[in-house]
Amino acid sequence: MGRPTIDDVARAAGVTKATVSHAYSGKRPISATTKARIFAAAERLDWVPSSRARALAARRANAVGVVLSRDPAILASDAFFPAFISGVESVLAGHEIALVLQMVTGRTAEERAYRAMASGRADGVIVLDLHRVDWRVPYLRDLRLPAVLLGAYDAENSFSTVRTDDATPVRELVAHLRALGHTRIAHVSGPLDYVHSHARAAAYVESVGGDELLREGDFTAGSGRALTAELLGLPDRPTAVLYANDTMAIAGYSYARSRGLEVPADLAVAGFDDDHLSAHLSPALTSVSSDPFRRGKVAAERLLADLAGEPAESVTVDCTVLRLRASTAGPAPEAHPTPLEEELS
Amino acid sequence: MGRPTIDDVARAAGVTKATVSHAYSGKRPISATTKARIFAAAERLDWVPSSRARALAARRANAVGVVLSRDPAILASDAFFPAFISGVESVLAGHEIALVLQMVTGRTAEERAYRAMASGRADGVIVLDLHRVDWRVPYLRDLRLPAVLLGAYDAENSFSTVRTDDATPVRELVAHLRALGHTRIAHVSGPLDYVHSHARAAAYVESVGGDELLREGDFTAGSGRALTAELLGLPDRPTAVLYANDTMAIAGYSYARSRGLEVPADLAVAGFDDDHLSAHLSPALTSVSSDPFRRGKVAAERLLADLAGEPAESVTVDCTVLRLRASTAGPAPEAHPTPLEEELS
DNA sequence: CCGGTTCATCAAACCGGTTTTACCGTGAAC
DNA sequence: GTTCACGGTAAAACCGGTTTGATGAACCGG
Repeated sequence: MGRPTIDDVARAAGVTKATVSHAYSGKRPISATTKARIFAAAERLDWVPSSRARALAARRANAVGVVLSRDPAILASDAFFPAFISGVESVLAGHEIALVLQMVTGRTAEERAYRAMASGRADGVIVLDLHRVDWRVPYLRDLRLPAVLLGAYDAENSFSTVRTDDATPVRELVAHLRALGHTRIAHVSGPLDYVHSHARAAAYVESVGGDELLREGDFTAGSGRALTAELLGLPDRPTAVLYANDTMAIAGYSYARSRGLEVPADLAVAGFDDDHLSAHLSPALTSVSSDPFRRGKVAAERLLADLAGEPAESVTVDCTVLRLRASTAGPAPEAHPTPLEEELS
Repeated sequence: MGRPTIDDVARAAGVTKATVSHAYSGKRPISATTKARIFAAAERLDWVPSSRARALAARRANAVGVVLSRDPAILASDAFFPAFISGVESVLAGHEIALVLQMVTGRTAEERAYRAMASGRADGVIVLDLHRVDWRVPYLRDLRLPAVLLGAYDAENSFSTVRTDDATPVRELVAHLRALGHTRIAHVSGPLDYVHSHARAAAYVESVGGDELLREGDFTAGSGRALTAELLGLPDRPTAVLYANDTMAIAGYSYARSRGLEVPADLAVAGFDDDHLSAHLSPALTSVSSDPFRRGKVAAERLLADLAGEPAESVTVDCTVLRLRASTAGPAPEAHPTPLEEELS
């Protein structure tokens, strides 16, 4: 025998299923005595309404979706994602709304995933890792799938957006390093077609007045290492490097040390995202904590508001905190330190 | 106008919706010409079958669930979870099956979450963080919800299980430390009611021949720090500590260093789970990598097999690799080193 | 040439809820 | 004393698919 249905409950309570439905939804008044009978019957039968049937009839899945197109390998070393999801869930939990997650690789798979969401798996989605020109924005519009975009999206669009000010912490970081005497400050960015990478890089370029020491990485330890090697090989090498995430920063400073440089004495290093281990490294890594939990929370709240019919809105979450730690402490090294080549050869 | 339905497609192709359904499912033969007409019509109308209706009619959600009862704060610093989920998704993606995630705190919320899954949100679930006596096992049985348990569960049960051998790496680690001359080897475990924590602790106790230096932590940095302090305060303090995860290990070794101890010269330290940053610390942290991606993959495959009607089965994933790094290198310090108190006072 | 298959399709039932419409009884209003 | 409003419940339509039973046409051996 399968699970009890609403009909079983109705029969047990001596009413029709419409009455049972109304007793729970409250969309029609039901007398207290009938209600009590119904609830008692439901309790006795251990009835749980079928979320499938409910979804079909009510035309809502009571679920929101997240489609991740990151490479699993990157995801695994990502400080942002779990905390972000926690934030999202912290809001959804209270509304009996589920989170549907889909990880994909490749544009076709991603399109398929969004169509699946639109086909009724989810009532709306949260879009991460926005590109500066993102095909998903028009695509989701065409699908008529409610969405909240994470990150400022300049092009015209009608979606709610949750922005974060990535520029200010970068500027502060540059100012901090300047104050310590650094003049050659480099930046290893994330892929520049991401809005957040681009925003950070743009703030950096604006702060230091040029892109001579800007290198485009891809958030992996490998790229952090390679680009650090490249920067340190320059004739007039930087004395400080800002990385777009902690993974690259740590790979970079690991490399620098393997080349005999001291951090921060010979090279100041700062990361981004404040991985939970960063404070425990030695020297502890200066980083920018961006409270992904809170951003997830706000994004979820915003999406629920959209779904409730409120007009789309762009909210800015002020959540970045500069964590100045030992990796950027102390004065800058001499302007022209011993060329690295000598140590290496 | 809403999205097109199967009826629209049927009308456009001049057949009934049953024919459309059969054309796609193949459960009844449909002539090639009719099929072509149907597919063309569907294409033209841009029809995507409603997953809600499909779920109701076919009595399956095409989704599997994961209910996480971890505290968000712990999740955020958890190396295991994202990689595990990636592994799960790597299997699901190919089957058009979604993952529904629910994070809860508290027993009631967790029960509610599982009932929601059983009510049709998911066809089966993967159960993480198994307790030695876990209420979820009988609960899920009562709900008749297919499940795969992650971790050996001794009590009788009819669920598929994905086991990992946690004992061997612990034994190897102890042997390694012994070989280096360590005789006072401590262990900071996870909560001992978890099967994996308990398995590790049991292997430790068996290897060292006692639980004098066993301390029960809770996987947080705070407990790692506190228990390390306690251990180092012992009259005959340990010269090596095994932690049940990297977070505690790093917190512990951070603390030891703040007390003037060198790692590994004065204290050897090993972790568990091999966080992606552990290799980059200095000294790099010895840890046990347990390939969560692969375990996720196997768990998902096992669950799909269960759902396909195959009999439940217990599989063991051999995936632990000992990563010996600098934090356990070199000979053990003197048997009775300078008491810590002198340095501290 | 006929009864029995097989193939292709249609019509209808079904999945388990929600929502709309209709109906009945009762108390208030006139 | 009829009328009207309204609270409470039943009946039925609906959501958009899947699945089953029935039907007609083509096929086939005897």
